[in-house]
Amino acid sequence: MTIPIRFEHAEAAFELIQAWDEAGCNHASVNPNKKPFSIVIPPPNVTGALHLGHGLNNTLQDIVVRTKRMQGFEALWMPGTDHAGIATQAVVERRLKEQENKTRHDLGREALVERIWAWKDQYEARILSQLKRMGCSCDWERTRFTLDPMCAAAVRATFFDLFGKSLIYRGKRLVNWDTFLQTAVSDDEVNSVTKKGHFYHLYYNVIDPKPGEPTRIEIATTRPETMLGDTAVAVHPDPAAAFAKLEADAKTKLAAATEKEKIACQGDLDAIIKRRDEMLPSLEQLRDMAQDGRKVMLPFVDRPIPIVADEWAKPEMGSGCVKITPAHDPNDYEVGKRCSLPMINILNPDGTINSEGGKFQGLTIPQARKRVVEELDTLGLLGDVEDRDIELPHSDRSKTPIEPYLADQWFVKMDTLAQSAMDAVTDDRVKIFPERYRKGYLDWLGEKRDWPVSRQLWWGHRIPIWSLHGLSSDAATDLVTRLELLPANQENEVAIQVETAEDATQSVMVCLRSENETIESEVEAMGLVRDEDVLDTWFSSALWPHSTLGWPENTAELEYFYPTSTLITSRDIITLWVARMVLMGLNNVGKIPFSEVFIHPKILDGQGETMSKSKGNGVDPIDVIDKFGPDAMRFGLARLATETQDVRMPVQYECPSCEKLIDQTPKNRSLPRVDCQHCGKPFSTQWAESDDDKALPKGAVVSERFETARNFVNKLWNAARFSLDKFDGYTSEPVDVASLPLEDRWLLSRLSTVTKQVTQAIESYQFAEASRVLYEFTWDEFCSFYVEIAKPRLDDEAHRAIPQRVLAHSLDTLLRLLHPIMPFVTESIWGHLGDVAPVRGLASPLPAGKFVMTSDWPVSDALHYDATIERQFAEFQEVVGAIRRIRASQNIAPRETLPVAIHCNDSSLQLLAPMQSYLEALAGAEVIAIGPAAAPFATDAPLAIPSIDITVHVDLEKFIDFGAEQARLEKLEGQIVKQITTKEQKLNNESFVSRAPADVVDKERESLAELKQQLRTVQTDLQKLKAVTKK
RNA sequence: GGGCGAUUAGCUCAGUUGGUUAGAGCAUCUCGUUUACACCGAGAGGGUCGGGGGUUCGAGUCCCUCAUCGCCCACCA
Repeated sequence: MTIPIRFEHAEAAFELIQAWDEAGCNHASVNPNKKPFSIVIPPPNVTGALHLGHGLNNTLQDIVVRTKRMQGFEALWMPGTDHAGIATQAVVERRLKEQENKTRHDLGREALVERIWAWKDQYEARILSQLKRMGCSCDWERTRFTLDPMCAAAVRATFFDLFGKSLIYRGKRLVNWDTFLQTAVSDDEVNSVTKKGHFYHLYYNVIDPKPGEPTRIEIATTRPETMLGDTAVAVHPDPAAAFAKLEADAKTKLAAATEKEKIACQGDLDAIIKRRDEMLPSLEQLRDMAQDGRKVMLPFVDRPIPIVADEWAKPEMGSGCVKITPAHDPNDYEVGKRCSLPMINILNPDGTINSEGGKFQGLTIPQARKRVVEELDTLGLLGDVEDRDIELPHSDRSKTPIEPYLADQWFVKMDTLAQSAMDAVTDDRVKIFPERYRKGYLDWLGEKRDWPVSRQLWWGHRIPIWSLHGLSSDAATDLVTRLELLPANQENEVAIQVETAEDATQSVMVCLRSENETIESEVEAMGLVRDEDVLDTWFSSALWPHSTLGWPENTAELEYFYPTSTLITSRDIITLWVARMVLMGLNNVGKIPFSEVFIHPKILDGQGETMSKSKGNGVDPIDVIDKFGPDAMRFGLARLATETQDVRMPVQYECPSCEKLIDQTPKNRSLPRVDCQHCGKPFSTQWAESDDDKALPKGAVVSERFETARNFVNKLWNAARFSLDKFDGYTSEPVDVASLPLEDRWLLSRLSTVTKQVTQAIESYQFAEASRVLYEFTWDEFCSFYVEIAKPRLDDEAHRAIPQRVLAHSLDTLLRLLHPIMPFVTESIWGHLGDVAPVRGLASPLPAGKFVMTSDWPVSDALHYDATIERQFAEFQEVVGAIRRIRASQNIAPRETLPVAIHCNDSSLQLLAPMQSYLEALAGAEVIAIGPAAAPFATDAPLAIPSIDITVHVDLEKFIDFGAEQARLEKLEGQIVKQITTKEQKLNNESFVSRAPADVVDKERESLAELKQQLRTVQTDLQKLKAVTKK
């Protein structure tokens, strides 16, 4: 048999993906004979291709799913993608603008949505192919999309249900308005950006000031143009009390301050007192004016606006007086509600000033700001203008400034829903790992803020509401009656709400449960018009665990696979997604959506920044797979997935010409082309736009972090390749474990321990631990030790049967254990193993299945575990190591045999004697004597082995470098002396001896005695050596 | 401002309830290729575990505090 020296991952993966698929290995269906295990993928956004963060997320899910499948569960991994409303529409709109200089309005709703579907098709295909190439064992037949008919039905049913329960309502609310995309965006899609700006002081004239009253009021603002929408000026209702509180707080802080902080705290206190003395009289006067109902005149629009008293006006800030623009500032909005102020919207949806702005109508915000300031100045109403850094909210999607904007929005009432999701976590029906993430989840839900769910977008689930406004009471009643007579209403498909507006007219709103053109046209025939908005993308994501299983139909799948078993996701969507899935699952199905949530770390780049496409530091998993292979990528990610720490992953370009790596820096990571610093040749990057750049070979973005993993894959491959080469004449007779030689029993014992450890680690989401255990076992024990030891027996035709069977069995077990992490290489080897050893096993050999993927998960065999053998082998390895160290320090040629005498007690002798030939082979030694009676050589160098009671004597005659040996011994002597001193100090400490547990003290005593013995040996031999040297 | 986390070898990270001499991979240095694997093997050097206090017989591990970094939430007229 010829097996290539390297694992050809590309070829193997291509064939295996197909083979698994054809055999239906990924498919899960309702199976009453098996327990279900299910997991839904966090659906990636179709905005773009996956990066390494997704690589990690999906690798971990696949590890769990593959393990559970092997453990005998009917394991379903539900794949799919998310339409990602605003994000996807923004990407497509931006391209439209760049490539065709058109806006979405030029195209129209239908055409734009069509384009987005085309984009979605392209990226969905890309994403699914990425997942497949990573080896994800999703049930591809079930692939869902948050906008497909199945999910749409669930969205409609949910909305209808909530509407019927009055948990959905319409309200005017201040929303974050993206003037570029012309939609509201959620708070989560808004980022603060610091910009240079100004702090303007301006004046409003008091109308008919009484004697003694100020003629004008000073206010300060960073947004002077919003004055057009001002409907009040506010002052604190009790400035004296407010100052008193500030003073008290400052005093408390001062009292608690350290020496270092005292000066600053005293300064703060003084400033407050000074300000109080200056400001209090005028603020109290203003407060009185507010109570008196006095007004000021708003310039330009000539609107008298009241002075109001509200606690929002902090006396310590600005002029102590604040302009109130309820329609364009979140805080002012609250003041407006408290004081029943009018709310005047001064903006058009595109961010220009509307007719409320009088002569400023049509100007953009920056233009309006400039003009307003200029004209205020002309009117003498402008005071100081200070420079100041201003934090401005920006849309995460369009990167343009956000305007607070008053608009009609749909909301989901959160109080009871949120409480249900909190309860699910507090009473442990849903467990979150690591546990510290519970707090964020509970705190966020605890605020119970209503969820604004409408988006002024075209891409998404359109809100299933039809409405007619401005009706008289009679007309509304009539309309409701007609609606109630609809046949669909009898089938519980129609929900009706009537709302009375401020002007006493009525609105009739109808929610339709199912997508049904007949009913819709009937409703529309009555004059009702469908809402233009679509739902927040998280609305459909929130239903993902049950919508993908067919809810609202009570399908067999839903019954069997829901609640899902676990959710594996990233921390930044715990609130946005996880919390909402819990509350929607409880509301719709009446059951939690999953019983466990595992939050995995994030992958950061070499600078510690999160990876993202827009920064250009994202790594395409396919680049990593092409270079290192899918198994290396998966293993590499799994071994980094620890609980506490985010993964910092320095990222490099790989020059396509010379294949050398070039560090990625904030500078070069967004260039369209980069010149290789090694060979000088240019290559293109993901930013390539021009034809010239695109024509260049593309530089993959990779990370050296995967080299270790790639090497590991190769190590396993070669160990298997070698083993299988020794399988001539293999037969599958039963093996009596008890009668096996020590080394075989040792391997089986270790295997039983490793099986236990790996199983436990995976089941508790300790992927790094599982990877580490497997790596160390495979490399250090299976390859370096067992295979090495087994070589002579395997080459001996008379004795090869037993080691062949043990090897076949242990390789088989090892492949199963490694398979969830490294599916391709293990499956390939499994195939080769099946060719030479189709029937394998110890007590009762059985034919192996075709795929390791569908084989049974190994069960740790407690009978194979032998603590004594494992401990003895540790000693054996120490002895080998000791001899190797002296060989290295003496530069003894590998071929040269080193005579040794091993002085040890009887129990060690029992182990070492049968292993003597292996010891000699592994250490390149010849054992002259072994046991309690083994004597030193005439000219001798002892190798005392710390922690075990064995001394290896080496014949000095063989030494070339006496000086090196003397140095080695002196170093060893120093180490031992140091340890002895430490231990003696410890044991001389009365408290230690009397307070520490007895076994700890005993251990210390024993260890001290050994060390002293070793020291004597070393010192004796050092003297001997010196004597020889002198001669 | 509130919360969470981190700080361990040149780099990236492990270190389970406090208990022998703090580990790994990469990088560095030395030696080695008729050897399954040079994507390999053998060995070496490299750490006052961010600073300071405390609890304890004993602290990388627990507590307090300071510093630095990161993330989340809130807010900034």
